[in-house]
Amino acid sequence: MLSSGGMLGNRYEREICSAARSLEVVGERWSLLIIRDALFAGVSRFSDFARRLGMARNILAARLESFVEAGIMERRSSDDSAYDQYFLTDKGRDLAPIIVALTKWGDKWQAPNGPPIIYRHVACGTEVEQYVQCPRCNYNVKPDELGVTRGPGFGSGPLANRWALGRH
Amino acid sequence: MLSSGGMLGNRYEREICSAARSLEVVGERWSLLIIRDALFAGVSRFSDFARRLGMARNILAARLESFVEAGIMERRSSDDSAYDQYFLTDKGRDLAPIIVALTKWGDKWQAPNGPPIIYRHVACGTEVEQYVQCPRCNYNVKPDELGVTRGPGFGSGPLANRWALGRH
DNA sequence: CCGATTTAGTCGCGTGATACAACTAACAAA
DNA sequence: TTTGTTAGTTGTATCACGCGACTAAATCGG
Repeated sequence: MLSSGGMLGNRYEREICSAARSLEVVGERWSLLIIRDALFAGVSRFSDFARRLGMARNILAARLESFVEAGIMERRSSDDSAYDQYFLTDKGRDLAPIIVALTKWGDKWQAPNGPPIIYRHVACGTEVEQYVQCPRCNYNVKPDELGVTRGPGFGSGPLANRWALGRH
Repeated sequence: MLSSGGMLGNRYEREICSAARSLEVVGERWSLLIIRDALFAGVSRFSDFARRLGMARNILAARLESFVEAGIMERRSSDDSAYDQYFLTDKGRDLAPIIVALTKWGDKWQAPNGPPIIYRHVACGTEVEQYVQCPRCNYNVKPDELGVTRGPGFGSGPLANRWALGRH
């Protein structure tokens, strides 16, 4: 039973990749929608999440517990109620660009009637944009202008030669 | 059997949200890692995906088929081989910002030894950044400076009043 | 040309993840 | 005090996934 080779659940143990690390935290079903509601609809209580999302309550309980354990939410008791509430931490709020990126792609490719929800800069009300930028060229990099190299966290284990990339 | 109420599989039918639409296409286990390998490691063949990711071959076959059906990949026969290859379409390549966003979050919060993989502007080799921007203020918007309003695709069905938001 | 290996899957089975309904205990409202 | 709400937990059914075995065609080595 000392497996560690199993590919089950939410882990991607072979992957040397921060995207995989992120998906281990927020890649399961419902996870990013819970965080979306916390970030942009101000939802913080168990039954509000359950009602808005229409999801199973046991699964919601499991997700929220894993979020607290991962440090992207914290469970606090509010002043005016005996019931606890779930609030995003800084680490959790930092997931916003992921939700924006998912939304922008869905708006562009899966929304025939136009965007259902528009993300705006609260200070001025303008619709926001999202870019991958090259700070040197001051240029918005398109998908096929992106490449990869190894970084310091790459290591040198047996899995490290699966990426065919230079060191720049 | 005309259910339509079931919350199973990869659908989020109640959600009026482009992020949910995107997750219906690429939200299942392995999906975004397959696309990452296609985008940044140049993988295009069935067994190469399976080998690199260490995932079950029947699941991989199901994912690739759904990608072709969704229009984010196309299956083509190459000149020099009798085996087909899977290539991303423009729609599929446009998923790059999602992978970059996941990577940046993982780099910041889940990579104690530093980023394992660095995304660069191929033309100059500089590491790219990703921002949510307000084009009016010329300002990089932080997560808690983001708000939402309804867009033209919001509709007015019975689910449309679950968002507490103005029309700007 | 022929045997060995690789490719691109499919099939069947077991297990884990999810959905759903029912139940509970504490709290709140009337 | 009765009624309803909240925040779960538990049990069961179903679905998704992991895994090994199998296959047919293609390719490689000699």
